[in-house]
Amino acid sequence: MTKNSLVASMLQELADYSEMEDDLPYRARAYRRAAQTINSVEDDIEALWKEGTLMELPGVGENIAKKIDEILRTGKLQTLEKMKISTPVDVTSLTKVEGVGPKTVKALYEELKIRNIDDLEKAIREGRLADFRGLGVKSPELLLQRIQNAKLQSNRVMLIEAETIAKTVSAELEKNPNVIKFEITGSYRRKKETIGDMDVLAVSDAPQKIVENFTKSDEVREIVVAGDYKASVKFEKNFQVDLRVVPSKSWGAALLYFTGSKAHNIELRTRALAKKYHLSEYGLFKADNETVVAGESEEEVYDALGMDYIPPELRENKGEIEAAVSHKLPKLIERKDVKGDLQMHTSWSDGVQSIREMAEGAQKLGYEYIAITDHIGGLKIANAMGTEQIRDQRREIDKLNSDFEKAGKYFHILQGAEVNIKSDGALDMPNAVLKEFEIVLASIHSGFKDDVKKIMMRFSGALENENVDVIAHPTGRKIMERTGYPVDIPELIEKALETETILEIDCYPNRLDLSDENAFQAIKAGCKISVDTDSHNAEELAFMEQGIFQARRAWAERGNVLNTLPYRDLLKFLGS
DNA sequence: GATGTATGCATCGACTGTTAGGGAACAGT
Repeated sequence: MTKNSLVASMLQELADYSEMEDDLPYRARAYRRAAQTINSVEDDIEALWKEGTLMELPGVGENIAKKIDEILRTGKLQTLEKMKISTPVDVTSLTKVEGVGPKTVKALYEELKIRNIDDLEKAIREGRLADFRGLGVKSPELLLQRIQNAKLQSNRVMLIEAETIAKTVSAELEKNPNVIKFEITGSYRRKKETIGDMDVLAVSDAPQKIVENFTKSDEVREIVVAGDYKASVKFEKNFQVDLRVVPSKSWGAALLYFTGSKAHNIELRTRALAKKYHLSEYGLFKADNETVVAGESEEEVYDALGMDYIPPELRENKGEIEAAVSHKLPKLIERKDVKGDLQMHTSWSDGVQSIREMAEGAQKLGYEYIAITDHIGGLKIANAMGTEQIRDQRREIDKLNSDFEKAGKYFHILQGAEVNIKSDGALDMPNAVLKEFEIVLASIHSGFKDDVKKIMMRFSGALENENVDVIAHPTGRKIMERTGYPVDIPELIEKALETETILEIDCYPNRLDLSDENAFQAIKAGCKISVDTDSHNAEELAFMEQGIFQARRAWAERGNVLNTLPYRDLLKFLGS
C-alpha cells in the first residue's frame, strides 16, 4: 500500500483548514492541487521522497515538499496539528451541509463552539442558532433538513435511473403549452455514469407560468426556491431538479453553461477572454462594448470562439477544446454503428431466456449477429456449463442458424463463452474446449481482495492464452456499490495490446466497466474495445445504449469498437 | 502555496444569482 493517499488526504485537510483560517485562497488551492497530483500520479510518493525528486511533481514546490517530508517521517503535520488545536472542528463534513462554507464553520465554532454536524443539529434544536448571523437559511426546519441530506451523503443516481426521472420531467414540460422548447442539460446530457441533480432549461414567453406549473407537479416533494425564471425542487429521495427559463436569444449560451462541465466552461471562458470576448450564460459578448457576438445556438458560440462543435459527452476539459480548435475531434461512435452484441447469457447458465428469444430480441434491434456467452466451467453461482452441455448447446445454435438461413434472415449466432479466471490465474476450462468457441471472454469473479500484483498475475494467464479474445468487465466494479478488485490499468492496456486481446465495456447499467476514464486510456493507447450488454434477458439488450454513451465519453470512434464490424469482418478478425 | 523568470513580483480556474444584510459567503455549471 502506497503512502500517496495518506499524504494527499492530509494536504486536503490542510487546504480545508487554510480556507477557513486565512484569506489567501491561492494557498488553499495550492495544497488542493498538490493533493490531487499525488492522488492521481502513478509513482509511489515514498519512492520519490527517497530519491529526493518530490519537487518534480507539478504543484509541489519547496514548502509542500517539506510538508510531505514531515508527513513521511513523523506521520503528522505540525501546522495542521496546531490548527486543529485552535479550531477543533470537522470542516470536511460540516461544509457538506448546504449553505455552510469554511467561513461559516469558523464562526459557528467561535460563537457557539460547534465542532461537527451533531453539535450543529443539537444547537438548532435548542434554539441556540436564533441569533447567529451568517447562515443563509430562514427556518430551523430547513436547516435540519439540510443536515439530514448531508448525513445521507450522496443523492446521486445511476444514469439509467436518471433517465426515468428525465422522462417524467419531459412529459411534464411537453404538456405545458407555454414551453417553446426545453432540454435536460448538466451531467445527464454529458451522459456521466452517475447524476447528482437534473438541470432543465426551457424557452418561453411566459416564464412565471412554467415555473408555477413545474413546482406544482405531482413528483415535487419540496420547493427549495421558486422565482420568476428559476425553480429548484426536490423529487423523491431528495433528488434535486433545477429549472431555468431563458429567452431564445440566450438559448445556446445557456445550454452551454448548464451542460458544463464546470472545467469545460472555465476553459471556454478563458479562451473567450483571450479573444477579447466575455462569455456567460447570456451570450458571447465583445468585452469592450458588450456587443452580442453569439448566443442563440451552441454551434454559433463554438464557431465564434474558433472551434468545431463539441458533443456534450466530450465536455470535460480533457483535451476536447484543443482538438476542436485544430479540427481534430473524434468522429464519435453512434448507436446505429453497432452490428451485434458479444456478451449475453441464456437459461443454459444464469440467464432467464432461450437462445432463440435472445436472437429474436437482437433481430428487432437490427443486428447481424450475437454471441451467446454463457458461463462455462465450475462457477456454481452462475450455473456454469460443463463439456456435455456445451456440445448440446452447440447443436441448438447450429439448428437456429440454419433455420434463420432457410428463412432468408441475415443473422448469425456465435457460440461464445465466459470463462472464469480462477484465483491461481488458471482458466476454468482446458484449452481443448476453449478453442472450439468462436469467441471467448475471460473474467474475474472471485478473490476481489487480492492485491494488484496478484490480480495482474491472474490476468496475465488469460491475456496470454491464445483462445481468449476479450477480457470482460475488467475491473469488477459496481457503481455506487463496490470498487472492484485492484487493477493496474496501464499494465492491462499494455498487455492487451501486446497479446491483441480486446477489452470490454460491459454495458450493464450498474457496471459500465471499463469506466469512461479507463476506456479513454485504452482507446488512446490503441486498444480495441468491445461494447457488450451482458444481458440476462432479451429486454436487457437495450442496455447497449448505455455502453455507447460510455464509449463516446471515452472518445471512441466506430473503428475502435469490435462489434461495429459487419459479420464477415468480425469472423475474420476473430479467426486471426 | 507554486510558477515563470524582470531572482521581486505578478499571476494563478469564469461568471452569475441568491441570500441576508448592506460586503461577502455560498452554490451552481
